[in-house]
Amino acid sequence: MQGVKPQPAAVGRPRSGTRRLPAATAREEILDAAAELFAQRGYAATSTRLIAEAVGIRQASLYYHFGNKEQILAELLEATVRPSLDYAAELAHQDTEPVAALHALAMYDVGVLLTARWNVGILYALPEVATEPFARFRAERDRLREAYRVLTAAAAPADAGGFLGDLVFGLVESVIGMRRDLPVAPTEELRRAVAAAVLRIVGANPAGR
Amino acid sequence: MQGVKPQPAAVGRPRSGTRRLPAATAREEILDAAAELFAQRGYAATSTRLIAEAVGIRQASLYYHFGNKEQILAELLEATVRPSLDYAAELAHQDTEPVAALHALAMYDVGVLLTARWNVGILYALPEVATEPFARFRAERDRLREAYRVLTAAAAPADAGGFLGDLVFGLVESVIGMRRDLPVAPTEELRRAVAAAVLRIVGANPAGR
DNA sequence: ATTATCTATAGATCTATAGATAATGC
DNA sequence: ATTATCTATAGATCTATAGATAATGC
Repeated sequence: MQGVKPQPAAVGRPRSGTRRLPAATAREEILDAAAELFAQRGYAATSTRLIAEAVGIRQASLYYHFGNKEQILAELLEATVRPSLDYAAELAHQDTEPVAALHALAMYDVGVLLTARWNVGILYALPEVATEPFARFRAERDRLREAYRVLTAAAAPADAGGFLGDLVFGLVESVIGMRRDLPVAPTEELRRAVAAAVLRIVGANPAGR
Repeated sequence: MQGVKPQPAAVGRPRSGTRRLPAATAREEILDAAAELFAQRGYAATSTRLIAEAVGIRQASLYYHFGNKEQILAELLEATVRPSLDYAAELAHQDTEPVAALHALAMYDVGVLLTARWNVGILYALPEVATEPFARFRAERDRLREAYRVLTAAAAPADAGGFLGDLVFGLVESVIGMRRDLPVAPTEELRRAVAAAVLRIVGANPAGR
């Protein structure tokens, strides 16, 4: 009886399969299974039956927790971008010095992207995300991009075409592809490498280096 | 009769619709329609019926030109990565000085990605590309990545974790996302901005600057 | 005869809804 | 009574194959 998470009382008809994540709610289990499958196989290529099988329930039972398949992806997307967006807001509120803030945001963002249980950043690039049900996510990601732009503009001595902020944003998110394509990326070194590259791109002399 | 491309004689049963690209072969028309739709809506979400409609033929007629849907995507992917791969081979063969070669390759690669008729670079990130029918494309893209690594290693005075080549590759390919998310990217300025950022990332002093 | 299309369709999905059922809670 | 599942299924796809047909080529 020690160390074991208290099982929530099993209200409702029992499942056909065994639980995917015994300590989690059904909702969390569905999101976890969907994250794995969407990131691996894509949204359109992942059927609701496949998600349900991974959870250990029947396909129709998904609809007790989510109105449709799109809602599952929308929730995953929003949950993934929000921590970095919140962190950017915090930095702005603290009035941190631009170069330091840019470095900190890159470190944080890369850390989130690399250590998430599944490589959910891949979902950002799914073509389906351009459609209406994901407008809210796109707006939040746009706000994060804007935070990178503002910090970059404040930190960079010069910016030829005005692309520097977007290039920094692109460099940070490129770790998503590295995590997918490269066998094992050691998180800590990669975080540092990206943050250092960001500072070199903006051409700012990092204070203590 | 002047300036008009000679229409190929219309062998075979006539089409139900009008031609998409009157000057092209049926194969090219199919590839063009598929590129547009795959990049916009994804591979799994694009039905063969939709491609056929865009071409102006019936769904089953696609199978006269391609064995299956996967072959269409495979051909698009390979045709997109090959020019940059060839250019990298040319640079290596010419024994161009590393910093200049890296700059030239980035300029070329970004140009290809930004000026292709459709934003086919998006297809690289489709989850379906991880499956077997696209192994050849993945191998070719890996060779391009390797070219960036080799040039970066030769050009960079220092490379902490050994990630610099991959970061450069990621930065170059990040223009794919910019082309999708940002309204109108002026190609020439963006090419220059990326190539300049690449040189700053590797920390090499560009000769004439 | 050859070519490039067409029509028709088999067989396999896939999403979402309707309504039944097997638990716990009170 | 409430909750969380289950079974069953409607209706809409979707891919790929079989065989017919309408052109040109010889």
